[in-house]
Amino acid sequence: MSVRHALLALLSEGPKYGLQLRQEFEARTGEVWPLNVGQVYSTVQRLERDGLVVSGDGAEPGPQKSYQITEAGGAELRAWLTTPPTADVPPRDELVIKVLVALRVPGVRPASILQAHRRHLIETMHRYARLKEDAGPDDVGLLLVADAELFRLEAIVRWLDAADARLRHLAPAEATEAADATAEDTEGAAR
Amino acid sequence: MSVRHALLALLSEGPKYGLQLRQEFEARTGEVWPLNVGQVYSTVQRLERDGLVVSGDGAEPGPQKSYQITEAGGAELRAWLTTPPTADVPPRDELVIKVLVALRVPGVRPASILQAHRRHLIETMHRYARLKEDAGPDDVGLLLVADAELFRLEAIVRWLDAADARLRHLAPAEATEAADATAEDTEGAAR
DNA sequence: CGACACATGTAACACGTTACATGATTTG
DNA sequence: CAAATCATGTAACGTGTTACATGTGTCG
Repeated sequence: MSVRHALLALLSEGPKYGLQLRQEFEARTGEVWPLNVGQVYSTVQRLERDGLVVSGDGAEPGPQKSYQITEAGGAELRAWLTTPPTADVPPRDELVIKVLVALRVPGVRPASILQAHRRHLIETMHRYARLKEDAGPDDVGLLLVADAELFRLEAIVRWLDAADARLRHLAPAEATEAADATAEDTEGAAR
Repeated sequence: MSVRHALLALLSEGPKYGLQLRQEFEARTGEVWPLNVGQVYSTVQRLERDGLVVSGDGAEPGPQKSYQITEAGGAELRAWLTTPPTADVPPRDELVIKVLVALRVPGVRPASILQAHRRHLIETMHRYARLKEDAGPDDVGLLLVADAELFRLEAIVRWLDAADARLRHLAPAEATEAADATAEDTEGAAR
């Protein structure tokens, strides 16, 4: 539901039209999270259906169709902003699922999975570190998004190492070499 | 695509039927990630359509309809297990979007958002810490899932603190009190 | 038999993606 | 005018959720 409410937030600053919503969303997030236009249109349609938004009904000149937030929309927005998500069921993590099911898939060594993913994660972290260096200190959107991604990836690497230890403890015969260059690569992620 | 491939992995150990797939998936993940049955049936239907699975065509006695992995399915599974996801576009993070759009929503202080979510995250982390304590040392699924969730939540807390610092640096007038009890609460997440 | 659990399936919806179709406006 | 760009929209599909319908087996 993030896009739905994000559009609501953008509309709370004033009336906007479809493509404009996309542009501003991508600008806010440092062009890291693209938003496809089709989703913008279907989402504002649902917002209008739910009474959180009203549309200037195409009577204006020009092809643009501007949308405006309603009082109910403002209330919904404020509730979303201040209420933490109900963490009753955490999102399924694809990598965790991979490792868990791999434990009993014939002919697959979990250690090789850990290692391959670890390498890839470190590479991606370097990409975002570079992205931060190339960004101006005023580009808050990009900096915050890159921070979030770096922290997230770092957490996954830490989990990989913890999982490697756990699995090694279970089956000492299948020792791995995934948890080696931990210190200098995962320290100082977002400085 | 995690469920699709997870079911493929379960079938690689031998033929299974619908409800059995759900049971085993939930058992593997320590009952933390429920899987609704309807999704199991539609997913295996797509798997069969794509030739990754074949079904004993209901000719067996009893109501159960067993599915079996094909060679193509095995190849697809091995590829999924060893190939890291294409991280071309990272997943949109709802909390990051919240903070970014809140910066320009009239009448909303970003600091209050950070604080509310931080409290909630710490609580949730304590829940998973307790879950780990109550688990036997042999319940690898539950331990690994709880580890992953703890690392993930810890990363979000760290991001909140980094974002708080960034925002304070931007607008020193709107100082916050979100980044206080950092040390003793976020250290030692998964030990 | 009737009640209950087991098992399979479908319908409707939300959200997301890709691709295509169609106007309107600008500009060479 | 013609082409490119802006702008809106729809179709088809995948994934996920909730809810409902239906059949089958067992057991009191």
